Amino acid sequence: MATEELENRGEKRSSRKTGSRPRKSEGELASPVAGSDLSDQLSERQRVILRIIIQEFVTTATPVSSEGLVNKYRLPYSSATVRNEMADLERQGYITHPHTSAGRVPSDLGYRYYVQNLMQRQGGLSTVEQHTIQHQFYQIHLELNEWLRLAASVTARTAHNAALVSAPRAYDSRLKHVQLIGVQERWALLVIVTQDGTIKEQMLALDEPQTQDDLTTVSNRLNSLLTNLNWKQIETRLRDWPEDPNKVVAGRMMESLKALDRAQDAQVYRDGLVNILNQPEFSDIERVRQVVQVIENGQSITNIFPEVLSNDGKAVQVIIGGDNRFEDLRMLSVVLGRYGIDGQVAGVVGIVGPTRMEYGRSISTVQYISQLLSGLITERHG
Amino acid sequence: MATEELENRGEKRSSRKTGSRPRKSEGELASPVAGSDLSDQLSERQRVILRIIIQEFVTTATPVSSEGLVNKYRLPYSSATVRNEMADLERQGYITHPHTSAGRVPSDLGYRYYVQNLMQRQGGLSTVEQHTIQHQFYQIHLELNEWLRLAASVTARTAHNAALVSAPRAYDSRLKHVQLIGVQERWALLVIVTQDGTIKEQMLALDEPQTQDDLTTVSNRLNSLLTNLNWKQIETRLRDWPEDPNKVVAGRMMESLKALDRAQDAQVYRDGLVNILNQPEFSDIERVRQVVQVIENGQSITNIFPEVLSNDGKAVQVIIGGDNRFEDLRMLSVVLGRYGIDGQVAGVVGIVGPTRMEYGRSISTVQYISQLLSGLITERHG
DNA sequence: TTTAGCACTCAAGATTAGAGAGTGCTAAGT
DNA sequence: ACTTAGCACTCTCTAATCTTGAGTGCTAAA
Repeated sequence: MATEELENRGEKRSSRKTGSRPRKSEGELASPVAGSDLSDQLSERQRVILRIIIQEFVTTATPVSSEGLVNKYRLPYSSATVRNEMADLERQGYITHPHTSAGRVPSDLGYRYYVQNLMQRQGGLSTVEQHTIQHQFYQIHLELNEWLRLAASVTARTAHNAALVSAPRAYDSRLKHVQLIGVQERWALLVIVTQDGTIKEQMLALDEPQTQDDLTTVSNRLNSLLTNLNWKQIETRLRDWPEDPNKVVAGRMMESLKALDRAQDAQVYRDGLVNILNQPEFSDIERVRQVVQVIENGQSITNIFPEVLSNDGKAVQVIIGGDNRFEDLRMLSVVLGRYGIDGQVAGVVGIVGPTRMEYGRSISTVQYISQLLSGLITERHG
Repeated sequence: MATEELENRGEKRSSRKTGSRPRKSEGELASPVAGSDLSDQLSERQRVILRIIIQEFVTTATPVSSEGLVNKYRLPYSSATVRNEMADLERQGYITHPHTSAGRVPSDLGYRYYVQNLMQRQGGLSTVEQHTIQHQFYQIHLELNEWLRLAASVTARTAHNAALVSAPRAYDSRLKHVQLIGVQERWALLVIVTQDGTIKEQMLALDEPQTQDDLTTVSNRLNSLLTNLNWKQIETRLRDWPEDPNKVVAGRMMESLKALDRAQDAQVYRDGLVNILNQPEFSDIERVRQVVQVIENGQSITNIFPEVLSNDGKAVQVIIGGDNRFEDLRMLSVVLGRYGIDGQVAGVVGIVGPTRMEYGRSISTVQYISQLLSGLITERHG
């Protein structure tokens, strides 16, 4: 239950008594008298305090103090009261203490609670921003990879963090067109276009020299035989491919189709790494190295993609501090959203940043961009 | 004259009297008595000392001391002598002093001299390494972008630095094949394959619904009319394109062809950013930020590409500390090499790292990888 | 021309002191 | 029972001071 999945944010707010009770986690030490934690539920005031602690910390990046809060937010109770509440919140694991005389800092659990229950619709994109973004997309002439590159760049800029965008992938890809193009006497380029507009190229070694006309003939035959079939169907058809000399082509084609699935995985557009290096938590080189590692090779994050894609109905998924599942994401949070056309194609838009992140804005950004991409793709192939 | 261009390294060693005389540059302060620099030429001993200072500094990353050198390299003269020579080298701008009681550090000028004159063939790749690398390429099934991705990754790993590889670009690109593929009633995908194997996709809005057969007919006509022509020729032909309804297609096609040139620019594969973050000079966050900036958006470096591509005969180009031309490359060095087929296609392989870099190894790596890529590409289309 | 010797410089690390921020707790007030 | 004023206590952060040692530059002798 570590992963937040939001459908309609800020509404459900889990009724007082039934809400799943957050447990202490992390290495935080609760009060010495462990048995003394009676309150397992947050009072309204505690929720208010937790919320502003988080908002404050997210913007200032400095531990927040009781008195600071009272002054800045003109709270109707004293700093001592706030201190008491803070102590309680800490006992329950929502916030921590860097050291005795420091203010409070949200824990991962705190952020999770915030994202699930506390975050009102804030950090949303203004209509001006939305228009600006939209405009950029419509300036590009309907080029899938340009869109994706732009999406990564815009997402990063808008959310002030690093962004990842995966190319859309068909659930059940069907062949749209095959073309063999001779590039040299004994080499041909096999170009495969799938229903979702993905293009895959593959070089083929030919057993014997063939003219472009020969190749075109083969292409045509392949097309009439295989168009609109999915991989499975193509595989069966190709098995029974009559002419022996072309068996090679058929085999290679199958290879390509499979490779296409794999390659698609790897196709991820990244941008905005610099943004997260500007965050004060990355004044430590060791962390920078880790982050760059994580984002550059990107394994740990792309591993989550299938999960996001199969997450029916859940628009956005937030993974905070790696959710105890991903070691290398420990100090990072990831906001992932799906875009595409239901039942046809789907890709992922993601934001990566420190756990101290503007979750509201990140989520809004992911939502907006994925919605935008979905629109563009729908327009392109209904 | 800031840029080294090497053809046959380690040989020319510029005869004593005629070699172009390096001038003091940078903000380095020479001896207080500015007029007192008599020797404008390095003695053999000074060259030896300069060389080992650089080699030593490159491996240890710590300022090298006179006595340290004498001990470690069993030099046949005392540390005092070395100190004198060092003072002279510093007067001429080849090395510097972080502060009074520190050892010497090579200046950019020093590195340049080293690369031009001092560096013997060292840091070359062992045959084992070469085989390992080659093997990896031949495991990939002739997929251009996979090759390039791999090239970036291997280059980075081999040179222990960040790597860039640009996609090969034809000098005079000729059309190999065009195909219109209907993806929706009023939308078609235009796929363009050029002689060098590059593929470009572009969506087209159709004025009226057309069947795949219609589209194929147009494709065929385009092919028979335009195949093997270059952009210029295509442009003229298209201008006179007879059928009016297809004028749109023709126009869009031209747009695509032009876009292809631009897009090609942007297509750069990067890898190994982490490697350079591991270098001790990047313990300072500010620098890290700059480097990530430079490599992520990559403008400053890709701007140099055309220069490399047009560099006839010069195999490898080394830019040290930005060569006073590129502000954001000040603490970085870049080693760039060209690959491709003479007069047909060409791309760039590059290495980026701190100025304190194993130039020998970087150069060897760039040479080997570009030679390898050239081979692969030649094989693919003669 | 080389080198031993030595004074001089400066970064880096250790130590100390002081200030300030913020907490936790207690006891009084409501 | 909750709230709050008050205060002791803790711990970081900064500045100041000192010490150490590495490494140079220069001088004078070989």
